[in-house]
Amino acid sequence: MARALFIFSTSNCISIRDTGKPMTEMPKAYDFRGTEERLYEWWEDNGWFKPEARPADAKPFVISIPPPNVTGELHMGHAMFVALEDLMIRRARMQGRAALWVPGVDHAGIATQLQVEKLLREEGTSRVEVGRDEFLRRTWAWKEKYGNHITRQLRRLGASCDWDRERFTMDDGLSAAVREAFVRLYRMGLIYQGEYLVNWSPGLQTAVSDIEVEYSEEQGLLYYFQYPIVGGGFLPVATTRPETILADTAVAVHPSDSRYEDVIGRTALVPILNREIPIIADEYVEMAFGTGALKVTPGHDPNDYEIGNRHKLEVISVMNKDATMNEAAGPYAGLDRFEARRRLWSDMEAAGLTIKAEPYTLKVPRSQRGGEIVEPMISKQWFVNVKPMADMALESVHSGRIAIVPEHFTKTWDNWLTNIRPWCISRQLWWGHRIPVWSCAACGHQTVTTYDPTSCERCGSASITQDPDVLDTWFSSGLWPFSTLGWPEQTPDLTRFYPTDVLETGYDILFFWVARMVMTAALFTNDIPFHTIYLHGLVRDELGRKMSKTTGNVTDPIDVIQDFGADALRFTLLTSGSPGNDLNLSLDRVESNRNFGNKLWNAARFVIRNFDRAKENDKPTDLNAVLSTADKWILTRLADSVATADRLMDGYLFGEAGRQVYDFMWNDYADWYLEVAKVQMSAGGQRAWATLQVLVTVLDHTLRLLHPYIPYVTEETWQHVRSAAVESGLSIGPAEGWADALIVADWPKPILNDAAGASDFELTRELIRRIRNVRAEQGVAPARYIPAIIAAGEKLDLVESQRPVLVALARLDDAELTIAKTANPPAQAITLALGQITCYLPLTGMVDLTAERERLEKEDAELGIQIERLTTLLNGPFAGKAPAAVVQKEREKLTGLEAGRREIRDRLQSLGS
RNA sequence: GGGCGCGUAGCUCAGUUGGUUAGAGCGCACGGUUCACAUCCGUGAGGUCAGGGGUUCAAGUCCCUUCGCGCCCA
Repeated sequence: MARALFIFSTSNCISIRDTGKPMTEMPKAYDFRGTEERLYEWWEDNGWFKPEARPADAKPFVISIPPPNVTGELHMGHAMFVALEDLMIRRARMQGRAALWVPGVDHAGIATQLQVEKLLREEGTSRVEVGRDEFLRRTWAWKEKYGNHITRQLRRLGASCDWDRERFTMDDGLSAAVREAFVRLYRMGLIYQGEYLVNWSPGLQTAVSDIEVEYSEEQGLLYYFQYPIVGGGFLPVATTRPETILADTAVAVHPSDSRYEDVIGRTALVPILNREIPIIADEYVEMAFGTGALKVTPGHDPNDYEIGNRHKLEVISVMNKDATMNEAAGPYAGLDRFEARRRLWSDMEAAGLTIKAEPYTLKVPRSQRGGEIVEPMISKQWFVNVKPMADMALESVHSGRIAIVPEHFTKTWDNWLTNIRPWCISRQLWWGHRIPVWSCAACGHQTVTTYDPTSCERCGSASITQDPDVLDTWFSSGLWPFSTLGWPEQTPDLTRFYPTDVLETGYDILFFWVARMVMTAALFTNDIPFHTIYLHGLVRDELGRKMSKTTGNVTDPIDVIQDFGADALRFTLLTSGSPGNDLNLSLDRVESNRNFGNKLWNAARFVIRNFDRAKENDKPTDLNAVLSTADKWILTRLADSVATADRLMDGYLFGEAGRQVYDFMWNDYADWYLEVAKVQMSAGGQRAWATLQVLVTVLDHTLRLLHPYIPYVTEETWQHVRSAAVESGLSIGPAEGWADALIVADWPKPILNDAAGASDFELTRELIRRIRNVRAEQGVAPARYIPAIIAAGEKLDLVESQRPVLVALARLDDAELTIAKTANPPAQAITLALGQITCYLPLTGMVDLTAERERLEKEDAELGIQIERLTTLLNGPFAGKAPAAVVQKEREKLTGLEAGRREIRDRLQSLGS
């Protein structure tokens, strides 16, 4: 049933009208450049980005931003997350939720330190020269100066974050959270210090965690050589890294390798150094690879390290922290690692120990930051045993308390968390949260506290020194959803807004960030940090290549915004892909989405121009009683669109929802309803008022649906419509009155569902399309109005009611348009059969009867194929097994086709054959 | 080695409880100064949904398999 469409003027309760620009005549094209930044300020100044914009008892909806690096420059990944998160936040806000999007940035240890070190270098000094305190002072100064760059850029995209709640991973509150977390983990026995083989970045002089290392396939060599055996003989061995021979502490063969069974247990001699090492048997060795014998270097290879553990082998490191060789490398001490490789190999050649070196593709471990080759190296680091937390994180997802979207990422989640390894959290940097561990020179005890101690907690000695290292940046961002709300203090924000709702980010940081937040939340807050994880794909270039500075294929979002507007970019990112899949960004598409904004603008422009064509006195007492077929159709289509958009958006299918609304707006509202409205407006009276009301209602609601996608153009357009409606004094607008701004307007609900009315207009539309088609095919001049005879049968009343619409949209000559129940076809005419309706177009002098006969025969044949297909289908098992509704649909289709064929056959007969 | 994803129109991509003539944008062809929009309007062409097999009344959609491309983990 239809709900009342009536509205009552609310024009006297406007408080916030100044959008920063006077409302004047709308220009011909939407000017995003003069609009976006102005509206952003207006929204923010009015406090609409804050959850307090909604009543205190409103249900919160909270997202924590994935904090960009403070050193960062906006890239498409940022644009993507803003588009998605802002969409969710804006929709929730319109749904009446207390929407809170907590913004902030990350201190980005390595990246920031590198920036400041670069500046120091330019000044001719260095980090070490100025000292730690001065360096930190400089870094903070740098942060103050440049740290807002990235957040300013996020604003350009329209991010409706509550900037009053902005946080920084190094601010006091978050630093306290980091301390608290570290101390708790330490006391639980989950943090420990140990000598391990870690990924060492020689250039940065710090350890990096396992997942910060990327392996790239590169051309190298596989070196074959002879391992001398004590007591005579040789064992052939292959390696990709000859310089590590110097650190070998065993040679291994497979226990069931018959070639080598007699050498197991004997002793080999490290080439050049002549150090004695055992020959051992281990299943890890691949018999088919290389020579089947493996040199074991626990000090420089992670797999060998494992073997070393199994066999209690000595661990020798032959490198310094800067990747030069140390004294353990004997004659090669002091050389760079690559130089040492060349020298050792040539010395071995001279000693007759080499066999060959052949090309080989190897996987080179490179630092995710900087691309430097990472060296597996023994060093003392801090680790977190994440196993217990990982189990909790697994459980959170398995129990369904946290949903991952798209769902298939749960497999990746399981895979990683079930095989999780200790997390190396110490970094040999200065910029970051310093590890809160103080070692006592007197008793050796480690004091671990949240406050800075002045003496050893065990012996009281004042000679304590703090660990020089800092924590991995991800350690602090891992606490983000609760630390930004005040944890460990039980603040009002933490109470009200935690747990948050959705965590949205790229799938590439599922492990780095998302998993760690879930783990720490379980441990520290005894809760899930959010109920849904939504993962988006990577934005690639048009050819599907990863955007990178070296390839030179980076599209700067700011450039795109300048050229096409933030809305166009957002809509493109939101609608050109599907959840979790990478998307190739096409500028063509951005351009056409800019055009979409212009389309909205011009639809509003048209509507506004029509305000002076309706009179307040013409307001009908019962609007529903005067709705036309087209009115009912567009309102029903609107209801469909609202329902569809809601269903899709509730399922996180934002792209599909956006495409549907786009389609509705352009293809139904602008292309059809607006054209019909022109006809209806000219009828005047109640018809005009009602038409204007429908025009405004549908536009208003569509703008609301689109606001989360394209906030700027929808707000600006909506403000124009609102002003025009209010100033007109026509009582046009939503029943509940106009909100102050679209950003805080209510999310739409269906207004009218009239399936019969809708299908009536669909029939009109089909008739018009068919007539247009004939006109185009017959080459009828577009300006020419043509005669027509329509035999409407049962649809007589409907078709008669559509007369003005048919005349205008199909360009029929009203004086020569006959609409009747039945009609005698004129001799010279084109026949269109639409089921129950038949339309004859007597195109005098233009109809070639032979061609028309051929056209009809062709159509008859085509209909015959369809009828045959449906008949077979309906006579088969389909009729019995398919759901009744589906069968009914096909039956109706068949009936229509058969009616059409009858008309065509009658016509053929009358034309003679 | 283990796990995951992709392959649909010339190009970039949609198509989510399987419903029977597969859609969009751009591009292409033809035609348009209709009082919102040329950032536009109308009409049209273009697809063995990578190949093969299976389940089903019904498969682009579910299952198996082959080929090609990509990613993650080890």
